[in-house]
Amino acid sequence: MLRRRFGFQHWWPGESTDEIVIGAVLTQQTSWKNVEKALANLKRENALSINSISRIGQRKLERIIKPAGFYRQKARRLRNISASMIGQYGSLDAFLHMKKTDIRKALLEFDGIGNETADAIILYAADKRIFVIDAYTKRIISRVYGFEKDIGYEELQKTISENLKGREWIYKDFHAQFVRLGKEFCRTKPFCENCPLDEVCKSI
DNA sequence: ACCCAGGTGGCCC
DNA sequence: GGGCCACATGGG
Repeated sequence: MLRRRFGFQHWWPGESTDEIVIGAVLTQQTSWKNVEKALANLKRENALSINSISRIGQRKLERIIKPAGFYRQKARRLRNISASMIGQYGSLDAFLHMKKTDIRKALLEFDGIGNETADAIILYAADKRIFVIDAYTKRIISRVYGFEKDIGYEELQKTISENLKGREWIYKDFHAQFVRLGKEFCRTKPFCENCPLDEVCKSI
């Protein structure tokens, strides 16, 4: 199993790479509380692995992950992703041991995995350095950069990554901080009163 | 009775 | 390349 050396490894509460990948898809536009219920159901059904999901039936999987919302879509996507990982790459482990750029390319070809989910999987499951940009990060960064209009995902990622040079170790911590702070202070608006994020943002 | 959550893909222009 | 929309449950 891949190891993570630095803090916040418990921030993504997966105990296995399978759980992290499955959780990454389930949590799309969904609160983690609901995802936890779905993950608990999977565990109880002995289906919390890419291998099991590649063999489970659509209806059964729908029933199991229902609390996570978008359950028909997510069941279909998880089954396809799992079947492809096993069928084309042999195993999840083999898949995650490829080069970072190859993993990202392969992930983006799956239906149901976009930039953010791909990068979360690369950072937390494959344990390779990449900066994950989610809604919270975008919101906070937009403060620092004076609310730059419509900056694309990969452009924003590149900008941040360049500014992180020499401090790669903070990738996981930084993302976690963004999510925590974003939840607390910047829920809906790019700007808010008395926001204590300025200091944090300056440290980019 | 709203609004939101650790997105993605399809369709339209 | 941007602006909507569907997808669905559970919590505030």
